[in-house]
Amino acid sequence: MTPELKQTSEQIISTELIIKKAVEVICGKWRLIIIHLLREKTLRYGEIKRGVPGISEKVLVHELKQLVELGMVDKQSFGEVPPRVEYSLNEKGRTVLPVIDLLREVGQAFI
Amino acid sequence: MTPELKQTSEQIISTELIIKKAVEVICGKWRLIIIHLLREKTLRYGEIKRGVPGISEKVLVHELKQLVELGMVDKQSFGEVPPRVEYSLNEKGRTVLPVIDLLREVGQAFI
DNA sequence: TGGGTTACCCACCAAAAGGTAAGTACTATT
DNA sequence: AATAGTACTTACCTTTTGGTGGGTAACCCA
Repeated sequence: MTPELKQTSEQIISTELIIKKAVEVICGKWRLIIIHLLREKTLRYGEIKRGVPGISEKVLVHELKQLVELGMVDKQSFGEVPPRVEYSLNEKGRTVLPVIDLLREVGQAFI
Repeated sequence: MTPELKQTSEQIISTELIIKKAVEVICGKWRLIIIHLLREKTLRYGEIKRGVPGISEKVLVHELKQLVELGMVDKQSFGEVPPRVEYSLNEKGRTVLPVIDLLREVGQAFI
């Protein structure tokens, strides 16, 4: 255990809170897949949809809305017809990329 | 991006699979809290229950069963009355500890 | 005039996850 | 005889999560 992760009993509650929050942020069937797709470049709604085969539109819209609300993804609508909406992973969203990379390593053993 | 995480389009599908599996393994409202509690020492059922306030017995039993099934936790029953059952995090279970530590860092920003 | 394009919304449904409250088995203790 | 202690099980319920299949607006092009 690294020194800064040592904890007193007083810290345990907040540790639980933080872990629970983090789990909320990264969980869901598609959440990390979407973030991983956005890691390289800004994508339009339709591009994300095609990049995440199997996801329903309802869920995709909902996930994107949540990611924007959480401050992880920036959304830009161009006032065009047909509509053009672009989503990009911002700085806050990028903080979870190491989690994805670590899960890729850890997850291997569970396949 | 570290070199070993560079990926071709052929690898994308398996990457998705691995991420999905990892999410399955670590998600749920209480899963990581339980693992985190078991990080230091073997605990009896009742100790875990008291260590995770708020969890229902049904869910705790179910979670422990799953952790054993996933090969992350070892269970030992002593043939005593009143019963004594001990749970401990094994090597496979310990592979997710770095995920917890990383989530503690990342999660801070989302509180 | 009518279909194509894009990014959604809506009503409804099914499955999974989680919670509640009660009960069980077996023994020791009062 | 009744109670306490331990590690569960069971039936029932609510909430959350995800899926299905339709609809919409606005403009362009044929």
